[in-house]
Amino acid sequence: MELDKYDRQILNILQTDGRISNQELADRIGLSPSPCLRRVRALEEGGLVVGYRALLDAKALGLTLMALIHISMDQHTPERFSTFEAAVAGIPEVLECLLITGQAADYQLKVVVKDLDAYQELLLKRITGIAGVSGVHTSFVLRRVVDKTAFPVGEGR
Amino acid sequence: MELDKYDRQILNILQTDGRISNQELADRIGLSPSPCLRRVRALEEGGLVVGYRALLDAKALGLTLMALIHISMDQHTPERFSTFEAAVAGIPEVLECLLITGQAADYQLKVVVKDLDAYQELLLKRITGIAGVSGVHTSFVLRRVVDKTAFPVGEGR
DNA sequence: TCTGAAACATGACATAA
DNA sequence: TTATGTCATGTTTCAGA
Repeated sequence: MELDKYDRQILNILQTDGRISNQELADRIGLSPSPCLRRVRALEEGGLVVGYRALLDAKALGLTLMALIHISMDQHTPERFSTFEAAVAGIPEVLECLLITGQAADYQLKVVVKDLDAYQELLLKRITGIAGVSGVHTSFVLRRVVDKTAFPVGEGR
Repeated sequence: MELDKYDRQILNILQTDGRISNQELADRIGLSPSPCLRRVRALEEGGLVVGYRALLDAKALGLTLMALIHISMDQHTPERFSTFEAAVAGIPEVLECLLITGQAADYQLKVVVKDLDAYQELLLKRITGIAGVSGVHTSFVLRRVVDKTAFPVGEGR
């Protein structure tokens, strides 16, 4: 899919303000509303725009503890992996699960909980018990220096 | 800030569909539009809702490589940290920068780039050169098993 | 690009818990 | 008193010309 200057501007603006009205969006990119909306629809249907989300403040929700959990598996079989993946996908506190290389670990999870007690309970009751999990190492997040959802989209301007 | 049943429903729906109309939102939580909109505004002004974002598809944008970069600093002085943080905050490819404990590293960066060449260039030209960076270790992301922006907004807390 | 119908946002106000 | 529902008004969306 080819993106021109307008498409890139649209994507950059929507990554910043997902609730902007089509009229204002059209104004800001210097196009009239109709073609602007057509482009937005095309970007959505083309799969470039996956969806629109409200972002919440973790602290305001009482979720003050974020941790990275590095997990290694005993065997590298498809069954082990799919069991593990299905299990973590069902845990609301797990925001991210990445299959990674370059470390002792196989997976990195990112989790949020309200405090250390909740963390311990999550780890012991929901994670270490998953079949195949052999090693677990936790890093606590002291501060989120950068936390963006916006991917870099070319020149757009 | 106290959240009742309606507030939690609103947050959960907005975390899934950030562009839902107020009328449909009101329908889905079983309230009429006015009080529903008042609650949304209160949640926004109370800082619970940080903003609304369109989420894009990294692959569709040609950003096929995601990596975690673990970084250790030579000295743990405030100057080192603020220099580093200001530098990474200005790099569009850096989606996340976490100050962490529990590892050899001090920071974990999450970056997206189009390929290995772009990765190498990012690392050598923009990251290893920052004052104070003494150790760098890269983990490549093979697959994103779970990737959510939604925090758990549960019943009891 | 323009236009008009339908859907929507939003505030005033009356009302019920 | 606090939160809700109803209604009226202006705005936005969006398809067809």
